[in-house]
Amino acid sequence: MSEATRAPVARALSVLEAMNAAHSLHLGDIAARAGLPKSSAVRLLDQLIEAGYVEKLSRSAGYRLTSRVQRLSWGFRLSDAVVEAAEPLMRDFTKEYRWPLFIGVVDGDQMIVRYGTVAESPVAIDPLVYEAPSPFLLGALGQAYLAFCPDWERKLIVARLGRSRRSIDQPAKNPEEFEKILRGIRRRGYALTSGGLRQMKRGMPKRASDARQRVTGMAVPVMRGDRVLACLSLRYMHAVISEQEVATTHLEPLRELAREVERTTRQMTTAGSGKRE
Amino acid sequence: MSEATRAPVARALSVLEAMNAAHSLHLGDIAARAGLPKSSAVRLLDQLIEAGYVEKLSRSAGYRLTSRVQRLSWGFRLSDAVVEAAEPLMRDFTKEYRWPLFIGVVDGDQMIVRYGTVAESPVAIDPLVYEAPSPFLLGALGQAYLAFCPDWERKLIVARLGRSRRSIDQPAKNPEEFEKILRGIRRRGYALTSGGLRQMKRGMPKRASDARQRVTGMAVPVMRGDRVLACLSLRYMHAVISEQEVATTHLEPLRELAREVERTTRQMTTAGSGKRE
DNA sequence: TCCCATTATTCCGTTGAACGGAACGACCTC
DNA sequence: GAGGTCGTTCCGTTCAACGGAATAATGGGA
Repeated sequence: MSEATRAPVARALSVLEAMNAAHSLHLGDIAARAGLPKSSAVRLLDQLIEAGYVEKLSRSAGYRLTSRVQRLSWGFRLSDAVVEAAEPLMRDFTKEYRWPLFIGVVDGDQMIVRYGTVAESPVAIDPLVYEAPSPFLLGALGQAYLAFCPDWERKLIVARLGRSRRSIDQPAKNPEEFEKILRGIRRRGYALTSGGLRQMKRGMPKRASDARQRVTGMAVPVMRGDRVLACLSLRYMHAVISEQEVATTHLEPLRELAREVERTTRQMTTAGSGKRE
Repeated sequence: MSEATRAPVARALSVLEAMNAAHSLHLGDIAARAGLPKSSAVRLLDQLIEAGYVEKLSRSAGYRLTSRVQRLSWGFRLSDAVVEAAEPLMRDFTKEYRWPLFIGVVDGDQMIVRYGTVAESPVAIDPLVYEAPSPFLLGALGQAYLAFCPDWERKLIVARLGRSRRSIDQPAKNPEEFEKILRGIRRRGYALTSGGLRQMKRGMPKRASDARQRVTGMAVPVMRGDRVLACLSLRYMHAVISEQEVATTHLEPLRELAREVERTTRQMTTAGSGKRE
C-alpha cells in the first residue's frame, strides 16, 4: 500500500472536489485530478454512488455529481466565511493592541457575537460566549450594522424591532431621533455602546466580578459592496482610556483590520468559483 | 464491529450533513444526528479536521464547518438539479408516448442538450450525445428559451448572438422579424425546430443514416418564477405525425411534465434549507 | 469490416485503518 | 464537594482499503 498515509475519507472528499472542478468527467480525469490510481478512484466513486452523491451516466459520458452534494455545505453561509477569515486577523490585532475584539453578524432579528479574542487579551473583561446575542440598538455592533447597511435593510430591521415588546428595543419607536444618532455614526465612522454598565454574563468567574467596570465597544463595519457582512468591535474600559484616545490611536488600525477581513473573505469565497475545466 | 456494513466514507459524509443541519455542534449532537457512536464520531471528525473541512472551537463550543466545505458542491448548479429532477420523469413520458424527449439548458452563449430519452424510445432518431450544443436560434430548445425568458436576458443573448459571425446565428440580426416569431411561440405555448433537415451527428451509427428523416422538435419551458431553468423538447418525425396531431395529443402531457419538473426541482433545492436546529 | 490504441473494469493477496465498548478525565450544577 | 453529564482515550479484533496487473469494452481509423 503506497499511499497508506491518507485516510480514505480524505481521498473521497478530494474526488468530490475534483468533480466540482469540471462536470461530467471521465474516470481518467477524475483520478488524475484527485491524484489517485484509477482502481482506487473507481472504488471511491462506487462508494459515493452508493451514498447518493454521484451518479454514473454511462461508460462514455462518465460520472456526474447529484444534488445531494448540496447537503454537504448548504448550512455554511457567507457570514461563516467572514468569521473564519476574521479570526486569525483579530488575534493578531489583540496581541498588538491588547484590547479584546469581538465580531458579530446579523442572524434573523438579532446581532450575534460569533467570536472574540478574549484568550489573546491580557485584559480580562468578559468571558467568550460563542453565539451570544447582542442587543441590536444599544450595542456598538448593532448600531454599526444599522448605520452602514442599505436603507431597505435598515427599514426592515427597525420596523421589526418597533413591533418588539422588549424595553431594550424601544429606541426604534423614535425614528427621527434614532436616525440622528445613525448619521453621527456614519460621520465618525464608528459606533459606541450606549447604555451604561454591561450586565454580568452567566458563567463569569467570581474574581472577575470585582473588576466590574464601565466597558465600551467601538465598532466598525466589514462591508461587501453596500452590504454589511459583519461588524468588529473593540472593547475597552472607560477608566483606563478615553474615547478620544482610543479613536486617535486604535481607530485607523481597526478600520484597516476590517478592510483586511473584507479582502480575505473575498478571496475565500471566490477562489475556485471561476471558470471550470 | 456492529456497523461494519456502512463504509467510512459514507459515515464521514453523514457527519458533514449532520453539521450542516446546525452550526456549532457538540460532539453528542453530531454523533446522535449522524447515528454513530461517539468514539466513531470523534475519529471521523478528526479526519475531517485533518482534511480541513471542520475546525474545533473548544471543548465546550464544539465543532464548526470551515469554508472548505463549499468546495464539495460549488460546481453543482441549479441547472444540474433541474436535469436530475427531469430525467426519471422524462423516461416515464417516453415510455408512455414513445417519442424521445430532450432537455437543454443555457450554458454561456449556447444551448446545451443535457439528457435525452433515446434509450427508452423505440423510435431511434438521434444517438444521445451528452453535453451536445444546440443552435440557439434554429433549434426548438433555444427558441423556447428565448420566447419565455425575461426581457433583459433575451436582450443580452440576442445582442451577443448578433455579434456572432456564424451564419446559424444570423436571424438575430433581424430583430423585429425575430420578435414576431417569438410572439407566435408565446401565443402557442411551444416552439418548433426551424431550418430543415437536421444535420447528421458525429458518432451516429451507419444504419441510422438510412432513416434520415425530417425531424422536428416541439419545445416547452421549465420555469422558476420568471426565469427559464431549462427547456424540454419532444422530437418527432414529420413523415409519421403532423404538427397539428402532436399538438393535440402530446402538448398538454408535455406541459404537465414541465410543471412536474418544476415542482420536483423546487423540492430538491429547498428541502433541508429551512430553519436550522 | 477489421484492427489497434485507448480507456474502463475486475481480480486478488496483503495490510493497515476503522471499529466501538469501556475506562478515564474534565467540567458544570446543585 | 459530591454527583452527573459529556468529551476523550485506549486497545484488541476484524474487515475494508489498497493498487498492480490482467481483462474487457469501446471507438476511431484504415
